[in-house]
Amino acid sequence: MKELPKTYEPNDIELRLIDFWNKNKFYAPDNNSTKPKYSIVIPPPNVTGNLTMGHMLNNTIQDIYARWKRMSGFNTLWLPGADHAGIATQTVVEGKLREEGLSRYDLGRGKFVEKVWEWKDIYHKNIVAQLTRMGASVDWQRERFTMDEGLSIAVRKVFVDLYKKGLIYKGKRIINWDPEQQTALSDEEVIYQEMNDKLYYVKYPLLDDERKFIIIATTRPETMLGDTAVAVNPNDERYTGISGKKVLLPIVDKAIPVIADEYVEMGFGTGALKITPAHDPNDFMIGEKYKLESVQVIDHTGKMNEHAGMYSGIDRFEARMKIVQKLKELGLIEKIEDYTHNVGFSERGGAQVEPYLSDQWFVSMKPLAEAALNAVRTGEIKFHPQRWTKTYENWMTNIRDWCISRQLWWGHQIPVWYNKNNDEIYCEVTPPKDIENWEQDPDVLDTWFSSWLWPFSTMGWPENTDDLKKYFPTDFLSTAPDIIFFWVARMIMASLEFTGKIPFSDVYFHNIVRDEMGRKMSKSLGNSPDVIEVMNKYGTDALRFTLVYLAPQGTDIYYANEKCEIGRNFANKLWNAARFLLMKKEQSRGASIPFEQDIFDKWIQSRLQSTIKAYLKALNEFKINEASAALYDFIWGDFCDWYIEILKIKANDNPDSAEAIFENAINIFDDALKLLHPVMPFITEELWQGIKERKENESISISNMPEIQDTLIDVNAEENIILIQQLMASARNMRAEMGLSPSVKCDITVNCKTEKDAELLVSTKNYIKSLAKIEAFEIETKKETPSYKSVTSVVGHYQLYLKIEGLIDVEQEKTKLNKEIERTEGFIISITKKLSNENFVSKASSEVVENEKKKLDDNRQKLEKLKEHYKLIVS
RNA sequence: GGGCGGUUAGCUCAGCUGGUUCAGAGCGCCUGCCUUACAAGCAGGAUGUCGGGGGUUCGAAUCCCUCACUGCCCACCA
Repeated sequence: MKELPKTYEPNDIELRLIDFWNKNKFYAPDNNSTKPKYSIVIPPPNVTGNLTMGHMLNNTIQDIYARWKRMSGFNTLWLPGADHAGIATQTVVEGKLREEGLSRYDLGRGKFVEKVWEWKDIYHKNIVAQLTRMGASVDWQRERFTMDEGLSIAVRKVFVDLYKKGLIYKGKRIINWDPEQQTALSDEEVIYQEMNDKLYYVKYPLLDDERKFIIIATTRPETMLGDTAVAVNPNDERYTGISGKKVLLPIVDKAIPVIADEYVEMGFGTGALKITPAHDPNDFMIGEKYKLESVQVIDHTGKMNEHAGMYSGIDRFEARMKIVQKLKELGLIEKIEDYTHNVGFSERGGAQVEPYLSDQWFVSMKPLAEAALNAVRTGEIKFHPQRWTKTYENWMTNIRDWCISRQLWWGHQIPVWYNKNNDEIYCEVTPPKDIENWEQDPDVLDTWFSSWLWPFSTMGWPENTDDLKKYFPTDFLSTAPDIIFFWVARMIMASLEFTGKIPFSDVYFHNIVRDEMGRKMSKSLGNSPDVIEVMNKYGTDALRFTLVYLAPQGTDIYYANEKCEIGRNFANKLWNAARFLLMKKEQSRGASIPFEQDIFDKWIQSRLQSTIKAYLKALNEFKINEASAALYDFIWGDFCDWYIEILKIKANDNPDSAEAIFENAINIFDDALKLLHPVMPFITEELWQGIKERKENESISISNMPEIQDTLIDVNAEENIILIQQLMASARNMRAEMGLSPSVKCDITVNCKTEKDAELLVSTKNYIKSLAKIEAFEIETKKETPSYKSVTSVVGHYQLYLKIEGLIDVEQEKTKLNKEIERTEGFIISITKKLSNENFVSKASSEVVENEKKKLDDNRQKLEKLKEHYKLIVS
């Protein structure tokens, strides 16, 4: 048995236990086990990342489920890992190089990638340390990284497969281009932000009459150098007869056609639209339709290119200013208006995204989407909270092709080789044999193209491994809602396509953690507290408990460090309760004559069972805050506040049974610790080791979760104890109102309605006397008021009288009684009304009606007693 | 423009498969306590027309409609 120090020091405990758990490999599942399996998909964090509060919450949730299931008889796999985070990692490493005055081109592709691997190792250690520190019960032996050999084979296999099915294609499209990172991005990697900009009205002279103009409104005058048409709506009377004519593109001095297409919104700007197929997705569409030429004027670095004439080599935003200046000089600016619109930025790099015409690889998503949509619609995969299914459906039914090629070096290079001598294309998992005749596509794949295989690639797919057979499909995914499209939807599509199975059955979308100003906590904003610091200050258990306690399903959490006091205080409470029980047991060693179970013992057992029930229900419904609240209320509200206080008295009254009494309490506490262990793994392990003798390699984390024992549920005891608690609260309240010092004992008489009511009090008399500091405690069934001067209150079938020495403040007492009388009268009136309402009596269930009648009866009696007492005081 | 949430005590939020265990918890506040673990504690207390309006119902914080404010996601008409 371990000694429990007087004060609770979480840090020492945590470091020691991490070591203990690791050494014993408690969290490696057993492949030979016949127990049912439970497997969890971890959202692999970016290797570059520090854990944010969001990760902390997510990993805590996963750990709760892992530990809970493990203790409930499941062979549990929680497989950790990280993803290579293509853009993010490459950006970081390039930044480091820049500090040394180097660029990736100075190193060359091979050396650069080597360098990234070095950095990856450093970051990776950090992630492992953080996950370990927060107590994640993952199986480190199975750790995976998206660029591991096995996972890379899976990526190539999937690419080749889709390519051969015709679902991967290469094409010239307008994509989102990041001019800083110089790579294509998928639609999901672009974030739109509202910007205050200008809307420029530019005059385009008609070719056959240069005194006449078409005025065009644009936010991006620099792209006009690439205009190849002007479009108007055919129904627009302002432009009747103008379609088919030509206008002279200013500055470039090129004749371009005016076309008519219904796509043009008549209400916007001037109703005339410039068409720049190379720099706008919609213009591109129109360009295709009318077979217009595409003129690219901005290059891959965001600078104007050779087609921009005198502006060539100038940055796009600078060129805008210069072109506007030039147009002004030419008298071709009609006006400039302020204009607010949404502009896209790179999710990772932050650069303003350029719609850019380029050759990229795409996945046709429509064919993959249908099965994935059905899996969720039929409930085979369940989302929690459920409303996310709607978001999912919306996206899936409007899904667009996925641009998967990235012009980066860090990532899975596309498994496509081009023959140097002819047009032949080779696409296989392994490189061509005569490699010297081939050149591999230089692009790498979007990181999500490896992440979407995560649930099965980490288990060894495409090999049909034992792990895959045993643990796939998985059971549970907990993730942030903001990656539902990036990741969740794509995993479902990939899994169904390549394994024919769903990847997981339950998806929990956890809360977004925000700071107190309501901003999402993120690395880029730097507003997430350092989780390690918080753990050091409050304890990991405190942080874990606080997060889930504050996290009702489907809401956001407004987090501030001080809130961790909830968890810390709770941990402290636990610690002291354990210490106290142990101390008392030690003190009373040998006094182990069996004791009689009284109503309080039955009550606490029953409360424990109700708590287990509520806890399991909550976890099964993914209401983690309710699960943790159930434990908090039981341990603090029932066990510590009431049961331990009762035990003190009981042990005093039964000195020969004292050890047995505390032994019994420790057994209950033992169960409570097990229930709490998934949420607060460290302190529960430490106390569990401390309260009883354990074997060397015994751990609460692999012990058995208590099961519900229906025979121990005692509704009657629970109801009666509530009454006694109310009665005591009422007695204490009267004491306080009368200004009695807590050290002074008082006399109380209780009038009971029935003999049965009286029996309850008689059986618990000692406890009540002691806890409410009562000297003379009379329990009567007579209807008379006591002979002494008193104040009174009514609880259920009990009327309490507190004896008053000396004078009472008659006026104050009258006011109080009057208030209570009025309230009771009002209540009686409302029930009477209800009961005399024929509709109520006939339509409400008989149970409800009976209940109301009983209430009416009770309150009439109460009123009578109150009035009686009032008379007494006044006289 | 389309979709999804939120609005309950000073603050952060539970409750929302309709009926005094429905008006709650924690923090904060007030009063009194170092009472045989815990002052990170104990006992007691105050505080709310459950966003506004309308409806369904015998009965609504809970269901429906509507308005207001607020947050998020998707689309991106230059």
